[in-house]
Amino acid sequence: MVTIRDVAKKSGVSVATVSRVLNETGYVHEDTRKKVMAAVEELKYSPNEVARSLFKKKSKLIGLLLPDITNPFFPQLARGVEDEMQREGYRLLFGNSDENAEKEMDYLNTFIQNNVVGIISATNNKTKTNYKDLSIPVVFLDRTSNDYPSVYADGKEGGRIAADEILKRGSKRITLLKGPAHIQPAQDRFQGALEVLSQSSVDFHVMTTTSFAFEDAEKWAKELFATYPDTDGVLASNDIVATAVLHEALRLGKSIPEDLQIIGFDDIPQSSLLFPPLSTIRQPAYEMGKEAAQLLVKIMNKEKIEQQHIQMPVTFIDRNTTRKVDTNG
Amino acid sequence: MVTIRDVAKKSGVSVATVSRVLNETGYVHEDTRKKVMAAVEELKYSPNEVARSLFKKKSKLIGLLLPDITNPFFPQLARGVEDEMQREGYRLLFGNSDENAEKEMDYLNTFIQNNVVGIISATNNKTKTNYKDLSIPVVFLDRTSNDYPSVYADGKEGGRIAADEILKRGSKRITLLKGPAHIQPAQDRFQGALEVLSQSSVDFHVMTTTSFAFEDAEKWAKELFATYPDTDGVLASNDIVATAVLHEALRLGKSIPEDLQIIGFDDIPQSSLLFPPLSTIRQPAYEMGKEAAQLLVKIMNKEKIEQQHIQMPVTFIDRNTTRKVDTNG
DNA sequence: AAACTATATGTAACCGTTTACACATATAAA
DNA sequence: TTTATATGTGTAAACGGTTACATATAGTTT
Repeated sequence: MVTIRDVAKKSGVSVATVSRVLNETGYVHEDTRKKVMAAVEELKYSPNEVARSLFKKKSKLIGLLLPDITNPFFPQLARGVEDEMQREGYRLLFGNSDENAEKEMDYLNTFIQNNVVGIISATNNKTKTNYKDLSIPVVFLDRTSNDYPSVYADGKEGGRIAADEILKRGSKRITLLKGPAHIQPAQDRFQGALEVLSQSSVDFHVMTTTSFAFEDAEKWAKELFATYPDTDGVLASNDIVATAVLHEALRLGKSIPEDLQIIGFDDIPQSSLLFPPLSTIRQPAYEMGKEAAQLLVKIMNKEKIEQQHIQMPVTFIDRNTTRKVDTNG
Repeated sequence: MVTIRDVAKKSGVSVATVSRVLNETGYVHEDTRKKVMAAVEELKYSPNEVARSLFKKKSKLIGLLLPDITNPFFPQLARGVEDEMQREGYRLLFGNSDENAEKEMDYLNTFIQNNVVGIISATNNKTKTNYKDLSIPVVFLDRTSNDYPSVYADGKEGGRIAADEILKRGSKRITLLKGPAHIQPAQDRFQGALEVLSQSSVDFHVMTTTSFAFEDAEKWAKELFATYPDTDGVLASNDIVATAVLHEALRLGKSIPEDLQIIGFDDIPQSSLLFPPLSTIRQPAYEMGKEAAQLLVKIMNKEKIEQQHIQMPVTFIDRNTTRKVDTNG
């Protein structure tokens, strides 16, 4: 390994001077700068980030904690974060928490132990873990918080829109799927939809689901049609659940969207590829990741923050699990 | 920040002793061990990995480089790697290369600068980047290599199986999609399929595609049916391309699998959710990630390696874009 | 009793950086 | 000419751990 001392020796100056040219701090004569740079080139020296991090008590690392990268909503988020952080010269320490408090704490600890300078967390686990005594900035992603900066989509509005749209398109016996209780965004969506539905004159049922895994979703889909066979509209808590409902409905021979309308939530990439393509409420996942990264960078740079909480807009994506509505009507 | 010195002071011993109890090295009296542990508890001390890493010249970090986490094949791989590494006490430094040599080198550099102890790389970029003068173990994932340990699926066999199955099911005018030239696994699949097809008595065309992005795939799908309108069987280079072909075929009013059979490659999670569900050649992505992690850990521990190159089996997933074949026939 | 060995602990050097401080020279202001 | 200021560079002390080495005591062998 080639160290700063090797560079110093080769260029005939002290390590302090080498450090100064590398970091562009303090005075250094143009001639020495050139000598040093030449030595750097020749030896292919690049500074040891670990040593740097130890002294400065800060690294170029940021911690990214997701529930599960395997859930199709998260790769987009992650990519948004990564692209932005990469642009800013930061690298990602990455972990999946599975919404498990112990795993979460574990990762948080190792983030700290590795001197990360900031954390982006998209977890929602029930026993709310302690982010309090973290001495570094945290921004929550896909999750609201009063105490911390956060970036999230307007779930409540999304719920309202979904309910509005399905109502506008004529569903009369709606089943509203309520996602896992500890996932705040799922509850927001539910509340928004509930608000609209309860002010309308249509019948509706609420059914609670407790995970977003596709296998579980399939079971609930079966249960849904067993319990409420005359449902003609489903507001799903996310696209995965919507997909399961869609499949089960097709299996039962229902015509979609004629017999049954379905609206999902998230607009994960595969939703447009389903048959029929899924109507859904879109969250701008990539942009959310990017936004979170930008917010964190600003906080780390101690810039003035106008908005601690960034709420991203949500849009209805009108595909084929909902009927067309007469725009003149 | 609480340091080892604070613990030493509180427990009335030297830092060396504290270090010894923490690392369970050297002799330490049971009574002092207890005193130290009590102080550790009380101060909530946990060692600074950066300092440790600096002295030992090795961290508990490993670098994971993927082409693009947003491509649905990779989250599974990543999760397999993560689960296994987490189990072994390693953390992941993560980056997307976009198959771009510069980005790749960039990440590789920062991996090294951060003292990672091993690297798992799933990149395939054309200007083969230099992994030679890396002083730490590398394992390639989803990529073959003579010089480095690697874990990959048997692409050639996969290609053969796909061709066999589509032939067995009666396609007579087959279009074989050849994936990007620099992606070795895609070439292997192509070669395998080509081998079988060229020994058969059916007509076939080869069409070259140059990326795996869905938007591009849609264009090729259109081009495919424009150029070879009577194609009755498509062997796609992966499930994304297969999905695009499927969509275009449906749009053109073809019945699937009656008019056209399609076989994909990878078995990404959404393939089973398409309509009709996609027949494909499955790569065990999660297991591949796991396997790669295990291999890397073994190498890092300098254990005897029986197999430098782990070829994972590939299986035909018989869903609904292929016809049923009479098992008695 | 002398010589070993095992157990237990502390001192200080080291890992590769950054930076406070000291020192030297050149230039400008008095 | 003296004094102040800007420029340029080096020495050495950190940062928070680990570990080689020294030292001390207790128990075992001869």
